Amino acid sequence: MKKYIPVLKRTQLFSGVGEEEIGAMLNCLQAQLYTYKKGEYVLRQGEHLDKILVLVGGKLHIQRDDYWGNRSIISMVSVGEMFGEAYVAPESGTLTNDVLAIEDSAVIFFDVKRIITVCSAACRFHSMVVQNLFFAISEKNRRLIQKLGYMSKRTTREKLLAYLSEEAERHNRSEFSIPFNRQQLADFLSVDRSAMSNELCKMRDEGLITFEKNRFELL
Amino acid sequence: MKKYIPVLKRTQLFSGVGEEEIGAMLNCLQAQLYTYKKGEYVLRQGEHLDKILVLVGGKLHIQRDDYWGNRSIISMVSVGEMFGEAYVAPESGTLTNDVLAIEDSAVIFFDVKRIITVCSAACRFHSMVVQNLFFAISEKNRRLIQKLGYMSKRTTREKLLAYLSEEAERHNRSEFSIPFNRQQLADFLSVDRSAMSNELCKMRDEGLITFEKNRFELL
DNA sequence: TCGTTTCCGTTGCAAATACAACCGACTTAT
DNA sequence: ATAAGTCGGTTGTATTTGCAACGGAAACGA
Repeated sequence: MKKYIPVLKRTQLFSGVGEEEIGAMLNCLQAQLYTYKKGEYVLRQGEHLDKILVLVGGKLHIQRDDYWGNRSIISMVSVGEMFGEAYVAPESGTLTNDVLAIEDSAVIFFDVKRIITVCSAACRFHSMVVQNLFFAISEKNRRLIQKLGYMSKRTTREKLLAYLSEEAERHNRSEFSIPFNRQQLADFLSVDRSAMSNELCKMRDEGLITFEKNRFELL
Repeated sequence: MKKYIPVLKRTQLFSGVGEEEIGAMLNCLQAQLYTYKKGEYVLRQGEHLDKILVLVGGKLHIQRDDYWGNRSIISMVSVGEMFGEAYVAPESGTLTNDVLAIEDSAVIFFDVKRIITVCSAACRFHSMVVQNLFFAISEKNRRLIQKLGYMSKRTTREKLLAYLSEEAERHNRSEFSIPFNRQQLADFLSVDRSAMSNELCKMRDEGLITFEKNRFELL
């Protein structure tokens, strides 16, 4: 476990905590290390989860098979990322996704109750971890709400306007760059790339926006 | 403030905490009560928020005006509900929504840092509140991810199948009731009601599902 | 410099969608 | 009992979308 402390130090969860403190905390938090061969499952649909997980080596897929057996890949987990934190509430029921190691991987499990039940003065940085965890989930929450705001629009044009409008606001100016190319933006908004490209050009011709590459301006 | 303690007792945040303890905690958490007349703003776009809010009287709308001035109502807040918890992370920037009182309303503000920085033994139930808050956000997170899963499907049929499939799984059987009528389900999935109704019937005719009112069965 | 790849705009077409309108079955209020 | 309202299914049409395919511009590497 110790060899992963440098990895943990760079994670959001342990941001601001030194390597020595992390080492001490691993005991206090009853962290458990598990390793998986490529192709093995880290978590399975139907299991119950009350741990928060951090990937410290390898790569994972979060995927789902529906009632009729159609598989879809929800997201990828890379080293240093935290996952499982959305499923630890007692009322959240069992997992609806599989988590699969697509490379040989190493995962550290943290007991949630241990984290949020602050212990004695023994680990001074514990409250920092509580804050990190809390802010991380809060921020994730905000991003999800924001994205739902775009996606709940019916047409491609409305989705684009919702997204671009918020980006402009976030940058505090009507001209800004976005972190996507066309295909990525289309995937993000769950629309077809060519249809979206088409719509962008129409909006430009109508004088709503201008753009060049990933740089946009609202008029 | 004291007169709202019975309301707070029934909230998710203070679940499991007695009225006396809540009273004691209000000081410890530096809770602040604000009241608003109908039509007044509780929060405005562009403000920064580092408090968690609980509505203890009245009714609020969370709404947004985009770059071109088009207003849309994101959601409604009813008495006892908590809001703002998605915006308190330091990196979350300023609010992109307005919060408007649509009735005369009362809101209690709680300082986040005060909540998650557990104080001395003075308030024994503090850690219970931390847990409640944590699980509430975690659960909200899960719901958002789940909904995004439905909404990211391209066609009405796929959205329906994704939703129904997960409901069946959640109930652990292929027959189950849903908490929506047709219009509500359409709104939830962001599709047109009549188109959805049409698609449901097609799916029934194709032998994928059967249903009656809000009771469905997957075949 | 040439070939390859990536990115993005464009087009045509089939499929899916939103929207409006209408109908019948049921429920609720008066 | 009648009227009004709600709910869900159906239909027709104009619009929007996804999809496949193509082509030009730019970036890249050999």
